[in-house]
Amino acid sequence: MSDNNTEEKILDAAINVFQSKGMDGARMQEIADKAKINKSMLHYYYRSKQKLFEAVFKTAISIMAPKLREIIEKDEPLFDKIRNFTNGYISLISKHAYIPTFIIQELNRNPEILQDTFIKEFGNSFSTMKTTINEMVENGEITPIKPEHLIINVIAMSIFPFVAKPILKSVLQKDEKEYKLLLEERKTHVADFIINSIRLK
Amino acid sequence: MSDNNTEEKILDAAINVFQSKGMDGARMQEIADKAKINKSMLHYYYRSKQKLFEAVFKTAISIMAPKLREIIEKDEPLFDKIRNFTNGYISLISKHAYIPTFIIQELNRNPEILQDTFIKEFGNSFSTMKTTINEMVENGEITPIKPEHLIINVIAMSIFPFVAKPILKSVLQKDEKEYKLLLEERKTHVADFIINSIRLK
DNA sequence: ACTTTTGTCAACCAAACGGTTAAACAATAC
DNA sequence: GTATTGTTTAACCGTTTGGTTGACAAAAGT
Repeated sequence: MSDNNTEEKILDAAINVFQSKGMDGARMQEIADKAKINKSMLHYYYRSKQKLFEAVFKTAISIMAPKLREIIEKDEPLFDKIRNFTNGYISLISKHAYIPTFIIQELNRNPEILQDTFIKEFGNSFSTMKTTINEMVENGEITPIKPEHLIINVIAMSIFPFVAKPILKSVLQKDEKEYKLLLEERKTHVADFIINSIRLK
Repeated sequence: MSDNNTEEKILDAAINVFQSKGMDGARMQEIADKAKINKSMLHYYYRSKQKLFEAVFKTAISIMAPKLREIIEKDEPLFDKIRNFTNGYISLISKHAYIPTFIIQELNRNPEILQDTFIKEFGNSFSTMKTTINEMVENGEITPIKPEHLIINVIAMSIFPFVAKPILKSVLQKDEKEYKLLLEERKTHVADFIINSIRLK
């Protein structure tokens, strides 16, 4: 995975184990084995399981958050923004399939973790977007909708198929290949579906 | 919680602990404490942690699945079906807030668990719905859409707000009360949003 | 009446866990 | 060439974990 830098090898292995098994299911020994180093090294570089977990969690956030903010803050028409979000985010998550479930799982286990981080990360990004949407509604450019619901809908339709993959695969009776194709289609479908709902015809 | 029937008290406590902490995070001692019985009783009635977990998992499925099938299989117009689903399912989940995250978490941990169960539970329910939607598209009653995407969209917008509650609360800057209100609104909003997208105007 | 079955509990157990230690080893500085 | 510093390892430690045991009592069966 990486070179012979021990600290990096540890973090790589920890990302692997923590993101697939969660804080409670992860074992320090397994991380050490995957990194091919002595278990003591984990504590030498990261002091405790909790600290190592926090490092992993932060990398997960740092992968997901910038793109989210970039898309939200970029000054472009709402419909373009929606298209960029669904396309960009579904692409990003496809490369990091474990992250959404990992973040959701750990945030449900301990909701306080990132309360502050998230608010200061997205606080006013959301406010400006909220007023934009409200203005468009008032100007009669889109159908009346609460900004909150529109945002939830966009995020839900983009991310949920990754989080609920095992269930949806069963319900829809798709194999791995077919399901991947479905996700690929959603990069454009989700935006089309949303815009079709809110635009005036 | 329940009467003095030990086996029931155990299951109640196990549901409580497993659904909030997951298989890995749950402790047999905590379940025993919550049930106010000796830890040995857990093994006397359920043999092992794994078996007890499976009992809990099955109750979770048995709460969620019947309503899902009922709505899918009921013979009524598609738009009514969508309205019944979003309204009925969001109401149901509101009463069992931990279940969706629990099922998703555990199914990601071990995707094989319910592969068969789900297919035989929803297999042909989905097939008939699929043909219904395709027919409506062909008859020009709704906008062209793949049944798979429509179904994913309905489920995603209904369930995701429960699964991602901590994140969405932060991003949208809502307190508990405001978020509950948002969920309440979604009982009708989600159906309106979907129907607005697929109906011809 | 007494024997068997079922239910309950405190005490116990081996294994696995996160974490520590002390000494060996390697790299750089003096 | 030796002291110093940072890095790595095997062995170890205390605690927690899921699970077991054996004693005992309350029913149930005969």
